[in-house]
Amino acid sequence: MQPTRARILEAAERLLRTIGLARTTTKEIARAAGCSEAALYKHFRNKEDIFVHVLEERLPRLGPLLAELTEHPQERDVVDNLAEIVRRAAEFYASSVPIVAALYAEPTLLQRHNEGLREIDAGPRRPLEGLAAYLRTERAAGRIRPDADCDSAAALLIGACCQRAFLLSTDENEPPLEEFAADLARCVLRGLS
Amino acid sequence: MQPTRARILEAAERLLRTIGLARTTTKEIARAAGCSEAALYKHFRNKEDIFVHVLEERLPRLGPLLAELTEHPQERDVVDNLAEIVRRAAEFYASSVPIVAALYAEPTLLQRHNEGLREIDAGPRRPLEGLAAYLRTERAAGRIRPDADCDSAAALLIGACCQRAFLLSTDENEPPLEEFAADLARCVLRGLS
DNA sequence: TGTACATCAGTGAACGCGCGTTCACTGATGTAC
DNA sequence: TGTACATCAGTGAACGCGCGTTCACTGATGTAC
Repeated sequence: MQPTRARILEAAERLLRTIGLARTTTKEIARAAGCSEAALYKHFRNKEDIFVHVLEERLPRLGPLLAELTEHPQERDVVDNLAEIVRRAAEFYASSVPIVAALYAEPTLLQRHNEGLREIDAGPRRPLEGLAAYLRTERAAGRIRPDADCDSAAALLIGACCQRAFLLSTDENEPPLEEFAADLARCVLRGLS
Repeated sequence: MQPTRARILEAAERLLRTIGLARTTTKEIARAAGCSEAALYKHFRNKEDIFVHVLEERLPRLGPLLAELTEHPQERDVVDNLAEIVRRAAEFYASSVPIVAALYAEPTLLQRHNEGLREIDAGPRRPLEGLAAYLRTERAAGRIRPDADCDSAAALLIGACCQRAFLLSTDENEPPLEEFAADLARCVLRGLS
């Protein structure tokens, strides 16, 4: 059996994903974690503190993944690299959006979360910057056109991943991830005209 | 002075935008609308009913705007049409995202909202479909390449608008709307390679 | 080894507060004759 | 025109409930001598 603190965070995250922030009460967290409500306060200062630690410790990070992915760009085609990045970004947003979006119901918590991210250099612009940086190395290597707009391309690709997370959560039947990633990568490389 | 019902909805919307869904209590709504809490229940069945009507009556619609915008596409260059669409879509998301995102804290309300949208044919995929339809008319008119991937291009452009709304709300210093729209339109038309 | 004490994760029960909602009531306006 | 009654938006005060939090306490484990 996991230690109590870990069980509390795991339970809180699960509840945030299922019944939502508003219905995730201390009573529910304690029940799901298999402990008393009073036990929550042995490990966390208050309820908000539990949420802060769920956000800090249990949400995925995209930045490091992108950095690792773009270490040796020349080993594959640009289109394949892009598709892989899109795939990872889409997974990242699909996992984090349902929890982070709910913070808009509680703006002080949202602000605290964003400040926390900024401190560890992982703000909401991080994925954009990571992808743009990758594109610039490809541009410097002459593998994409010399006047390519790397920042706009990053905004297009990452934006589509972010929105896909919202569409998924309303259970619209989205195209499978593989197809989605390959199509976007091809489209942004070729252009429309 | 506006009738009470309208003042209630206006007050509720303002509170949702400022203090957030979680802190928008009946007491606060009544205070902001200049009436008693009991008066809320003369016009709405319960608190949730107030929110449902804010979502129905006070959120902007993008669909009709897009349809109007793309009625006479041939009057301007494709790049100008696209930039204008991006501009409108970005404004739409900037206005609706802060309110709609908060519904993730209350999944039943989110689901009800999405079902309501679907009934009036205005679901979350609507902007995507509208833009893709526009691109297909341009493709049929030979103004973009015959093998252009219209659905992917729409996902890229609309996605970037959607994500921009999130970045704006954390007060990152985003580029001005005009520049954003023009850059994206150009980038998606030219491509990177 | 035995004993006395300290530490600490965890508990059941209670606390006060703020929430959404309802109650009996008021006063203004409309209507029948 | 005056009078009696109906309607209805709106109110102040109260309601019960569920929430987050705290309380005094327990029992297991560690430690000093």
